[in-house]
Amino acid sequence: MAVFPPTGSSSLELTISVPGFSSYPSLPNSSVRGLDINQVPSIQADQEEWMTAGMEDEEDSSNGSGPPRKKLRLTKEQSRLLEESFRQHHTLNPKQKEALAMQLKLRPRQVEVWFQNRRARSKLKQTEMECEYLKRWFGSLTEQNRRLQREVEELRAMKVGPPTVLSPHSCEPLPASTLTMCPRCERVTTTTTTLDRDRDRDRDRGGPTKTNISSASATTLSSKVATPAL
DNA sequence: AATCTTAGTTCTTTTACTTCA
DNA sequence: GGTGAAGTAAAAGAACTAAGA
Repeated sequence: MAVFPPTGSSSLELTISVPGFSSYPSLPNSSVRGLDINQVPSIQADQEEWMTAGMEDEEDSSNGSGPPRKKLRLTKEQSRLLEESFRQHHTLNPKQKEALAMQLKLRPRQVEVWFQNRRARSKLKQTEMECEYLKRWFGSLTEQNRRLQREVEELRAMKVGPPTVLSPHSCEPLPASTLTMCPRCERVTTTTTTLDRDRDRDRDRGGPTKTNISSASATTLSSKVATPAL
């Protein structure tokens, strides 16, 4: 039986590379290639100028007819603070946005956009992880299916009486008639009598139904994906 | 109607790589 | 062969837009 990996954590803590790591402020009229990569630019001077430039196009970016939008790169420190804030809450209320913008010397709109993009990146990362997990799960199920088919072939080859199947509930032998092979899809299915069903239902009352299980699996998938250990 | 979020897109900057003198 | 400038494709991410709640 395919088993989900143990649910170690219920929340996804994603590690995204900090975008500010490789970012320097845009230096007007200068080539990046001309810079010594080991030389950290003077934050005070360069960034001040760059920051003001970033703040200046506030009016420009709002109307479509202005000059082409200028793009800024957030500094390491700004990115760090934004990440830190994002860890605490993934959305900001207007007050928080205002305060953070003030602290970072950015426009509230920029903070807002950063959070939007950050949420999107986070979601993308999660989707990728889920995809990876489902791929592994699919592989596991395929392998399991192969094994079971081999088993069926072996049983067929034996051409002996129907196998004795033990009930998972009572460990008692089940009637042979409860195991049938679907002629169309060649899958082994269990067909229990009404009497058996009633007995099992009474015994298992309170247990999860098939539907419950699958819906629970679906809803907790994202948390299970956090530990893909297939 | 205003505000916020998401999804999708545009566009600029950065980086890595290649070519050529 | 080593080196630096120039060109380019791809990646990253800031900013924008439209639609929906």
